[in-house]
Amino acid sequence: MTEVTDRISRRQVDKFAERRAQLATSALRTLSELGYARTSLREIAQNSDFSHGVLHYYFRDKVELITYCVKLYKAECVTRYDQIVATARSADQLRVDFSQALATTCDEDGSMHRLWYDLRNQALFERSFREDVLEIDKTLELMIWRIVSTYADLSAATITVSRSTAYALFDGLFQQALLRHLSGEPKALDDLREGVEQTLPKLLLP
Amino acid sequence: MTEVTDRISRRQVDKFAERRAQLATSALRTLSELGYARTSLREIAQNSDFSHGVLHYYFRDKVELITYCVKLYKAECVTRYDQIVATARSADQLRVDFSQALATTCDEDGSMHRLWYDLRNQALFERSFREDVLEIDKTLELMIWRIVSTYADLSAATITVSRSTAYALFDGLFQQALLRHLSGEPKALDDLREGVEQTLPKLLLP
DNA sequence: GAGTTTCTTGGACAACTGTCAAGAAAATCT
DNA sequence: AGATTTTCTTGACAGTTGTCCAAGAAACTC
Repeated sequence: MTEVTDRISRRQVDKFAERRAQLATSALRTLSELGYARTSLREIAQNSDFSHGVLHYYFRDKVELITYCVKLYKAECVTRYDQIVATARSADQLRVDFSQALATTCDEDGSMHRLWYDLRNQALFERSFREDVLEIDKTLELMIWRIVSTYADLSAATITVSRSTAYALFDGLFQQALLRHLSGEPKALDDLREGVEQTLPKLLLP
Repeated sequence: MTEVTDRISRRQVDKFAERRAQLATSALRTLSELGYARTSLREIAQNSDFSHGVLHYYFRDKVELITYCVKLYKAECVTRYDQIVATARSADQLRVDFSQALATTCDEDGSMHRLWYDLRNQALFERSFREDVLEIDKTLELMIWRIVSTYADLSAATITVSRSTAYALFDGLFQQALLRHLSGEPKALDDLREGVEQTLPKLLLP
């Protein structure tokens, strides 16, 4: 709230924010590779085009950097699944598209998501992360809820679980698949698809 | 001669193993308090009755210590829920007991479980943790499966999801409840109970 | 009780951490 | 152009980390 925001309020807000985002992107890359526990500011700087000192020019401390990274990650994650909702024509198609999208995400963006789980876990220990983590979690919960609601509409049925329960169920499926997939289990993605496709109809009134 | 030396060596082995367990228990206490990222060997030793140097007498390095702790934790966690299965008289009773047990665990042993999730997450980054984590995960999966199977038997119905899916669903519910409960959300435990009681019947054939 | 093995301590080490400040470099302004 | 502000580098700091080791304490054997 002191020097950093002062610099922001001066003039080249865009450039400042742009560099922040650039540094945060490098940080995200490094974080997703090494995890929270083993990522240092020097390691982050080394994987960027700048020296380690510059991080404290754009971020007050390590916590602010990590928090900013988490929020940047959120922006990437939010609008990803809404296209599935938009293009769904039938309940079955939505069901298959959704399970396929989760499997693809697990496969292609696995290391970004293990970072998300890592940071969410840090929130279990460090209070300073909780607010942002809960906010992102809520965003993901709403995203899942849009899927489930649309599925219920297309099925002309009513939902029998709460928003948070629906999110927790699919999150559990995804997290387990991620661990198994990263561990090299070949069936991990197939099991994820099958689990999702089996679970989704069960959330509706029979 | 062989009997004597056997007895001696066995006694030494027992004592050695006993101290290992003792140190690991201290380590678990510290780990569950601080989390993997912020727990150092000196911190562990300080919360025990020994100096920091002794840890390298009983454990080769930090990884072996953590791995041993994880396995010790597993031993505590395995047989906890089997009593519910043993004493269940009706499907409804099992359902309520199970959801209540999860809520109680979340409330009373929350910090031990956040450590479990922390270590499981480390396995997403560090290969050396994976084998043990997957082994513990399998044990928990079987525990959940015993609950679900018994519930199906008492309901005289068949299960419609796989073992791993059933585990993933309840694990997701528990993990979300843990985050919310530690964040001070009053409804977290109630929502957990409700979510579990709603989910369990859905796993059976309608 | 002497001798041997087992256990424990506390200190030393090198590497690493987040943080900061002084100044070089670059960009901007007058 | 020079002056001034913004950006970035470099090196230093104090603290912490995992690891190792010599030396002493304790337990045990004979």
